Amino acid sequence: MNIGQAARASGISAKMIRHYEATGLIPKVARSLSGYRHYGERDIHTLRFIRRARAAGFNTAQIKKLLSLWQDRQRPAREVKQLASEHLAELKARIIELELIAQALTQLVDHCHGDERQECPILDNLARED
Amino acid sequence: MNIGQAARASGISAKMIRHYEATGLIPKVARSLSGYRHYGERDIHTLRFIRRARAAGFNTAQIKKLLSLWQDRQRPAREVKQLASEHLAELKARIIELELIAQALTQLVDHCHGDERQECPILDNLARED
DNA sequence: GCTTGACCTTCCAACGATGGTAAGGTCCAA
DNA sequence: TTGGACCTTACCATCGTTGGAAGGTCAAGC
Repeated sequence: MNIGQAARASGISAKMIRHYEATGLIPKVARSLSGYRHYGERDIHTLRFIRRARAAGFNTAQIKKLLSLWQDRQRPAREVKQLASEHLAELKARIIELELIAQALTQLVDHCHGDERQECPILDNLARED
Repeated sequence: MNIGQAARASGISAKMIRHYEATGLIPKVARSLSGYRHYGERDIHTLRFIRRARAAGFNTAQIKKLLSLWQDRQRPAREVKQLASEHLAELKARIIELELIAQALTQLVDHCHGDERQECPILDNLARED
């Protein structure tokens, strides 16, 4: 499998596959005589793992840990759970932060009549003098 | 007022004030003979406006529009409301996206016993074969 | 054999917002 | 005059991803 096929099979762009290799998230794969990268089923499996972890919001460093935990048969579930829990806590904190912003903004938007007049609570609030 | 004082008064770092000037978000301010930037009350007011807009999650392009709407006495509230509504819609979409991720992750974390055993639904899910 | 087009390679740059650091000039008070 | 706080510009880094440029490879069709 060339990198294009691996990209289609894994859902990760060829660009990113090269990037993951360059940054050490995945090992360097075998090459053909002309330098083309070759991928096997195991590589695709790993790439899919990465795609799902990214979709779950894990960053590269976390994915690196997840990968090594995945490949370590001896790992205790505890470690994985802790990593995921930390990520989940960050996610929840982020959600709350965004919700607070959205709440305040909703308030302002609701109070803005939004017609041709010039008075606007949204701008007034951003420009307030306190 | 020098840039340091302006930074303290506005809550925006000197670094970012220079950056905003370089990228055209704020106009170039007057300089002393030796090249020091000088800020007046109006400038501080503008910087505070920007800080609040950033805190509300608006990006630079949106803030640029907000600033020009703020400075245009003739602007209809409609335009401001539309801009804010679009941003709010993006915020809400983002929140939902994160909530879906958090929900799925919570599910997995809850089902992982997290002890010394090796079986782990979290890794199993990321590595699933479908 | 040659052309064409799809594919691959590496390298370099950009996004957006912010932080850091380095090398140097300025201001003010002791 | 010296020291320290402040300012200047310029460059590099982050994070994940995308884009482009310049060039090599492969396979099919003529």
